Amino acid sequence: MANDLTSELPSERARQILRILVEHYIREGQPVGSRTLSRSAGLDLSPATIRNVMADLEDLGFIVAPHTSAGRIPTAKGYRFFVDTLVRLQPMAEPDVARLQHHLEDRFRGDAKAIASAASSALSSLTSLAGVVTIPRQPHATLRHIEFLPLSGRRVLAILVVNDAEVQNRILDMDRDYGEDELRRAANFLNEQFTGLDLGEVRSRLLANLDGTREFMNRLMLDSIAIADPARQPGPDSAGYVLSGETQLMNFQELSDVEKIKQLFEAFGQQREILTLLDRSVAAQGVQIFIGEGSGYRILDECTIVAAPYTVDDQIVGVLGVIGPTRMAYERVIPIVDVTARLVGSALNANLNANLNSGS
Amino acid sequence: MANDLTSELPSERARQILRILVEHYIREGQPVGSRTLSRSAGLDLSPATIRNVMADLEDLGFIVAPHTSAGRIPTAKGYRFFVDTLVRLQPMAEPDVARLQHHLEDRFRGDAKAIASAASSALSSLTSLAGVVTIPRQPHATLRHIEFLPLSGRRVLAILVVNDAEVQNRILDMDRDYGEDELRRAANFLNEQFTGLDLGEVRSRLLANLDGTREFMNRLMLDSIAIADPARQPGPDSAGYVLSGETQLMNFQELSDVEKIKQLFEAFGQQREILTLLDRSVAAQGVQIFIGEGSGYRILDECTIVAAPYTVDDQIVGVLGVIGPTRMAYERVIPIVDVTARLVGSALNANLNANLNSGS
DNA sequence: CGCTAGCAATCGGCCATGGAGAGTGTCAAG
DNA sequence: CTTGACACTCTCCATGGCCGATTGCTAGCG
Repeated sequence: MANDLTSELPSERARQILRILVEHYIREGQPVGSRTLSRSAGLDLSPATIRNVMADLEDLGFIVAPHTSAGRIPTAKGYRFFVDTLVRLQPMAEPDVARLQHHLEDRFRGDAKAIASAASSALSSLTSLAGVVTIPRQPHATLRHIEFLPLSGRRVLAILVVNDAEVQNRILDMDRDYGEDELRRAANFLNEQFTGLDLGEVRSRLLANLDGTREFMNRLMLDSIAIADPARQPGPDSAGYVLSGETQLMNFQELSDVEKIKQLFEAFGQQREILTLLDRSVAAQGVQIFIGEGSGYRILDECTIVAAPYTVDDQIVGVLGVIGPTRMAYERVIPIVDVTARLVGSALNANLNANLNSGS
Repeated sequence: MANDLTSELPSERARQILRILVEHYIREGQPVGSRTLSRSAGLDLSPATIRNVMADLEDLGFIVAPHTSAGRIPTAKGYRFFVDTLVRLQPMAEPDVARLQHHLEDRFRGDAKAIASAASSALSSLTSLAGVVTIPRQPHATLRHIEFLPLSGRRVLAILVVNDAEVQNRILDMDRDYGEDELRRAANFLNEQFTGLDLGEVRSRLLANLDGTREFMNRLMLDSIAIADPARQPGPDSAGYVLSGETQLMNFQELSDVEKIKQLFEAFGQQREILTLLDRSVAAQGVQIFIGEGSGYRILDECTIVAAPYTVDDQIVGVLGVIGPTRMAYERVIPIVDVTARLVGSALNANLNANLNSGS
């Protein structure tokens, strides 16, 4: 009894023809006919034979003919099968890897957002597609320093330094006036008691000590700690991800319709749909590929997202990848996304360790 | 002797015809013929007469015919004349003004960038064009608080609070190691001596005291003060302006070519050209209008920028406006930009005063 | 002298036509 | 199972005719 794969794709020959067809279509962008395939290297079959095989492939839903007298093009299912079992990946050239690594490590000077934009633009320029990188969330944010400054009208400016060099600040609306002394005492208390601890730890200790500490300061302290909570999104301006090279997408014929481009860009602006899509790739290790209609969003019907999570300390802290037309050079793109995810992870890791050393 | 204007446009009638033609073209987007104009309200002339006048207007370079059997459309010069002397501005409705004002004031909570994005998206939604607002530079940045934290490898994290609630931070590479005590002393020195002073003032005093203070700290202090220097651009991520509603531009027929859209968006990404263009409007008070070819950048040949500077304390701190196709509803857009500039200025002013009160 | 009606001329947009080219499916022969 | 041959289908493109819109010009009118 043959397994499911062979029952779906009867012959090795059919697989080979499908692979060559997809590769050809990705390169040329034109429907591929039987004659073209028969001339292709590796096959020694007449066009008529190939036509028979193509008819089978069409019955199985891997390819379609746009109209009677055109060649065939892959369907979403065809692409899916191609990237899952047929594609022959082309590893990145070693010098390119090294250059990318240096580029990322140079950019990273304490600010997690900086490395995200560096990675995003690197992805874009390497693939000629749009690059997207989510801002890494801090797996364990440790309190480094805290400071309160009074403002007018019961407002307090809280400045929080976490993980050595990440500065966050927010204005807190308080329920009563706080004097400068009070604020200084609160900051001193937090700095003396909690420097070097995880923020979650700080919060739970604050909650536990609710009676022990001066209760009236608790709201202030808890609010200020919450600023750097990885769960809540950072401010509305610094959004969930960094996008680069969107304009590259306008180079593709399949997206040359202004209306499509517009919807795509509006989706980029909304961010929501892209983020939920990227979230799906957090679940799985390694490179994930979302092809067109599978995404669930109409705007992305003709697009593919190649994404991979990146990790610090074996913990996933973000996702990066590229967005492009379904017809993209998968054999080049997949390794690029893969390598970039590893390099971003190790760059973040290196920095984390540097900080730990300095902290001691 | 008649003045230049009448010598250029002999008759009142010709002016009226030009105005109606431009208004009609802006409304409909189609070349306007003599027959259409003769039916238009306010004119009681036969098409033949109008044809004569139109021939004169064409000789003067205000209008052109795309081809023999089409009507006429305004040239850049025609638009120029229209907005300078013919347009009948349509003031914003009072309720809209009030709504805009509240919107802006609500958004402003110490962060100058927040009001810029609020104004930008408001401009975009009011005009259905792309809105652009430069980040206000601080006319007089006063030092509120400063803090140094040591990092690994001779690096120091400097945190600077200016103007009450504006937090800036940067990592400084130093030429030797600094101990935690040294850094604390430096921060204390700056906070005690210079809080409340203008940053420029701080710098000059530091330079003057170069012998008096511990010289070896000077580099650190000067560098940290320079962080908030309005002259240098803020970090590469937070760019010079906030752009909103770019996708609105894709709705216009004259920009329906993907290649044009792409170049336009790339120009937005580069920022440089847009910024130099906006800078020109800093010179003059009030609303400035850059029409197409006058801009000097080919990408903007078919675009118009309507811009106005906004002020705090009678000093220009930024520019805002909209970008759209040359064929835009000037009579509505110009008042909107004008009012928004005033409201942004007064919102910033209100906040400034609130801070001054709290500072005392 | 300015305005107007009429007229011929011009040009883009639209549509039907028709041929070339590319590719398919099928069928019978090897 | 493969292959060559053949009829068929469909897109693409160039052609050409027609319609409608608009113009410039000229002669006539007030």
